[in-house]
Amino acid sequence: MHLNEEQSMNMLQNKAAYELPMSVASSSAMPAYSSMAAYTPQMPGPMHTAMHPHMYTGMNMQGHMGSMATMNSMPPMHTMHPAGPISPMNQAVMSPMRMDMNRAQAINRAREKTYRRSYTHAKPPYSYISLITMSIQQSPNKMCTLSEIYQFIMDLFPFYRQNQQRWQNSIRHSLSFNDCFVKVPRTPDRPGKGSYWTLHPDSGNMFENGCYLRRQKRFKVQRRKGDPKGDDDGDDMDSGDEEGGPYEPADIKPNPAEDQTSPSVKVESPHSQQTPSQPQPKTEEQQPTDLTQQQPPPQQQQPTSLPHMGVPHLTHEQQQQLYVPHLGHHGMNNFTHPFSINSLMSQSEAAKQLGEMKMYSPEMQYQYPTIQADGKDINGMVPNLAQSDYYRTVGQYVPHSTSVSAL
DNA sequence: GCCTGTTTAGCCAGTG
DNA sequence: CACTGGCTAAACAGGC
Ligand SMILES: [Mg+2]
Repeated sequence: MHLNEEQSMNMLQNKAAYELPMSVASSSAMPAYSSMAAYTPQMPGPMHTAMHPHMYTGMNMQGHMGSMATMNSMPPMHTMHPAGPISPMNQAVMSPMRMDMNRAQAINRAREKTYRRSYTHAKPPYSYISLITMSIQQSPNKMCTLSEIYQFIMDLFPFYRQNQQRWQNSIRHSLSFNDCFVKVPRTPDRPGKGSYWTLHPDSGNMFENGCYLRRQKRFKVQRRKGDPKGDDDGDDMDSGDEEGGPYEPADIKPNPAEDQTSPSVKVESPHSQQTPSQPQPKTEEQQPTDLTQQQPPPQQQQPTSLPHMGVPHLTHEQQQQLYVPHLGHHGMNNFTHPFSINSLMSQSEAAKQLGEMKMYSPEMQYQYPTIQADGKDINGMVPNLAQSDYYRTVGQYVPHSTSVSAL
C-alpha cells in the first residue's frame, strides 16, 4: 500500500513533466551536467507542437524510434571515429546539419503558443527494455556493462539524470528478469566491474510492431524441465524450442578470439559476436585511449533496414513494403532490431510515403535530438534526423566519464 | 558501504 | 474481468 509519492509521482510523471514550465524544466533539470553545452547550443526550447501526454505514450514513439533507429544506423560513428564511439568529437559532429538560429527561432515562435513546456524531462516513450536494447545495439560490440547502459540512457535522455536510484534499480531488474538480456562474463583481458550484457540471440526483434513501450510478447527462454519455476510450457516465443535450453551465455565471449570452453549451445551470433578481433568495449574505469582499434562495426553484415520502427500504425505488410527488402533470415543477424544500423533512410523514406506519421515526438523535441535541423521540419514529419543530433549531443559531452556519477 | 545481480511482490495500463 | 507486460520497491547475496 503505498502509493507514496513515488508512485503517484510515477503515475503522474508524464503529466507532471508536461506541465513544467519550461523555464523550470530546462533549467533545473539539468544541473551540473557537463553536457549543458551540448544542449544549449541550439535551441532552447525545441518543443513545438504540443502534444498530449497520451499521444506521447501511445503512438508517437514510432517517431522517435525512428529517430533512434536512424541513429543507430547512422554511419557508425565508431567507424568514423577512431576515438571511440562516444568521444567528444566536437567539431566533427557539430557541423553537419544544424539549423540556423533564425530558422529555429522562427519555427519556435510559430509554435510558441502551442508548446508551452519543455519535454525535456518528460519520460521518454521507451520501456527500459527498449532503452537497454538501444544501448546494447549501439555499442560496437553489441554488449555493454551496466554502467554503460546507465550512461547511455542518461546521455540520451535528460529525464534520466534524475532519480537515478529508482530507474537504475529498474534497469537491473529488467536485465535480470528478462531473458532477452544475457550476461557475458568478462575476459581477463578486460577486467572491470560487472559483466557485459548482450541480447539473447533468439530475441530477434522485440519491437517488431514498432512499439517500444510494450512488446507483444515477452521473450522467454524455455525453462529446462528441471525446475519448476512456474512458467515453462505456456510461453510461446520461447527460444530454443525444444532443445535449446536456456541459452548459455558462455557462448558469447567478449573476446571471441580465444577459448571456447563451452560447446553446448552454438549460437550463431546474432548480434555481433563473431567478430573476430577484439571487441573491446572500453572498460569503464580506464579508458586507455587506445580505442583505436575499434574495428568496424561488426554489424555491417547486411544492410538491412530498419524494420519496423518508424512507421506506426501500418500493418506489417505495409511496413515491410516500405521498408526494404527486409531480411529473410530469422531476423537475427540482420537485425530486425530497431536500433540496428543501416536503416537510416529507409525510414525517412517510409515516412514520406506515409505522408503523415507525424513525428511530433515531443521528445524529439525533447532535446537531444531536437532540432529539426536539417531540413525537415518537424511537424512535417520525417522523424529521424534526430539521430544525428543524438550523436552529436552525446559526443559532445560524453566524454564518458564520470561526469554523471556524481550528480 | 557501494555496486552488481537476482528475485519477490504489488500495482498499473492495455487488450481481448 | 482476466491476462499480460512493464515499472517500482525492496530484500538479499556476493564481490570489492
Ligand atoms: Mg536476463
